[in-house]
Amino acid sequence: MPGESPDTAAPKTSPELRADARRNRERILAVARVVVEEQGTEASLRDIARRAQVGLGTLYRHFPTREALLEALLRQSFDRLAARAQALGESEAPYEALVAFLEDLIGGAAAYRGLAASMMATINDEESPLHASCAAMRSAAGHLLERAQAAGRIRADVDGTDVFALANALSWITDQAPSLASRRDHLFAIVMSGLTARS
Amino acid sequence: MPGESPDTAAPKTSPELRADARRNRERILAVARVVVEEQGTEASLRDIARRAQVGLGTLYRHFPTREALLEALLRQSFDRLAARAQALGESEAPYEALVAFLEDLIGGAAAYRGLAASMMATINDEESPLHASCAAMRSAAGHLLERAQAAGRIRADVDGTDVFALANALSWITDQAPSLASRRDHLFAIVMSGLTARS
DNA sequence: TATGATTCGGAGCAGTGCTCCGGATCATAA
DNA sequence: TTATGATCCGGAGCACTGCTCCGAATCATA
Repeated sequence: MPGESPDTAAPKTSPELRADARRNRERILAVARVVVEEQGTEASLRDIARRAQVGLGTLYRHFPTREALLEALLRQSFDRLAARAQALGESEAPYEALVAFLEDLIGGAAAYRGLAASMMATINDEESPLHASCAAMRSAAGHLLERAQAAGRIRADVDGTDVFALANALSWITDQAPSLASRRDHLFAIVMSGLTARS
Repeated sequence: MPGESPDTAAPKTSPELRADARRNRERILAVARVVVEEQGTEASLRDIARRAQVGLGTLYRHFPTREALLEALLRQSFDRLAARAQALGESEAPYEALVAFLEDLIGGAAAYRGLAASMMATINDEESPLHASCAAMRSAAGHLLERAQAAGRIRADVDGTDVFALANALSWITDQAPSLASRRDHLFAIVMSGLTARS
C-alpha cells in the first residue's frame, strides 16, 4: 500500500476538524467570549472549560496558550480595525482620520479588562499569536500617523509605537480605575493635544 | 489594683513587639524589598517567607494582606514624595515645580514592576493600607497642581486625579514594554505639553 | 526556674496553569 | 451494517498560588 495514494495521505495543512472537534471549538469560543467579558483576559481557563462542558485537555488542545485563545477572540476586531485604518487612509482630513481611528482603538480595548496589557505585551513578544494580527493593525495605523505628520498636524518626533503605547495607557487607566471611565475622552483629548504639532 | 496605674495598663496602641517578632518583621521586610524588586508587586509571598527563613503564617501575621506589606515597603517613599511636594510648594516656579515632582513620582513608580497598578488601585479602594499614605502624597501634590493652574501654566480643566492617572499610565508603559523605557522622558514631555494651558 | 502569654511554623484547603494518556468517539472501508 | 483505526476527549495529577488555623516552640516575667 505504500504507493497507493501518496497525495491524499500527505499532511494536510488545514486538517478539516472532525465534527465533534469543530463543535467543541466553537462552544469554547462562545463561552470564552462571555467569561473574558466577565473576568477579563486573566479569566480562569478551567472555568471556561467547565462552562463550555468540555474537558480541560480539550481546551488546551484547541488553544495551546491563553494568547491563542485571545487571538481567536480578537482576530475579527483586529481585522476590522485594520480595515478601518485602511478606509480612513482615503479620507481627506489626516488629523481627524487619526483621531477617529484612535478613538476606535481605545474603545475596542475597553471590551475586555486587561486587553490593553495584552496588546502592549505583543510589542516585544514576537512569538505571541497575537503579535501578527496586532502588528498588521499597527502598520495600517502607521499610515494614518505618517499622513497626519506630513500634514503638519502631529509632531514629527513620535512614531507609531509611541502613539500605540499612549492609546493603550489610556485604556489601562479605565481598566484600573473604572471610576475614571467618564474622564477617558477628556484624557484622550489632552494626550492628543500633546501630540499636536506647534507652529 | 484597679486604681494602681490605669494608664500604663491601658491597651497599648503600639504593642511593643517581642524581640523575636521584631527580628522576623525586619527580616521579612528586607527580603521582601529584594524579591519585589525581582518579581514585581505580584511576587510570591511564599517565596518571600522562604527566603526570609520564616513560616508563611509569620509573614501573614505581620502583614495580613499584600497591600499591607507593600505599604510598609513604600511608606518611606510616599513620605519622601509628600515632603518633596511640600518643599517644591515654596518654590517660585509653579510649573517647573510640578514637572519636577511628577518626574520624581514617575521615577519612583519605576522601582517595582506593577507599582503603578497598585497605586491606581488605591484611588477607589479606601480600605487599602496604601490608601492613606498615597492619598496624603496626592493631596500634597494637589497644591503644586493648583499653583501651576493659578499661574496659567496648566489647563484648568484637569484635577489631581487626572494628572495622577496620567503619570501612573506613563509608568505602566515602561512596566509592560521595557523596550520603551528610553522613550519615557519623551512621552512624559508629550503629556506635559498636553496639560499645558494655551493662550 | 517555672509559668503563661506570644509568636512561630507549616500542614491543609481551595484555587490556578499546564501535561499526559487511557478510553470514548467518529469517519471510513469492508 | 459492522469492524477498524485514526482522532479527539476528559480529567487525574503535578507544581504552584493565596490564605487559615492550631499545636508546638519561644520569650518575658514572676
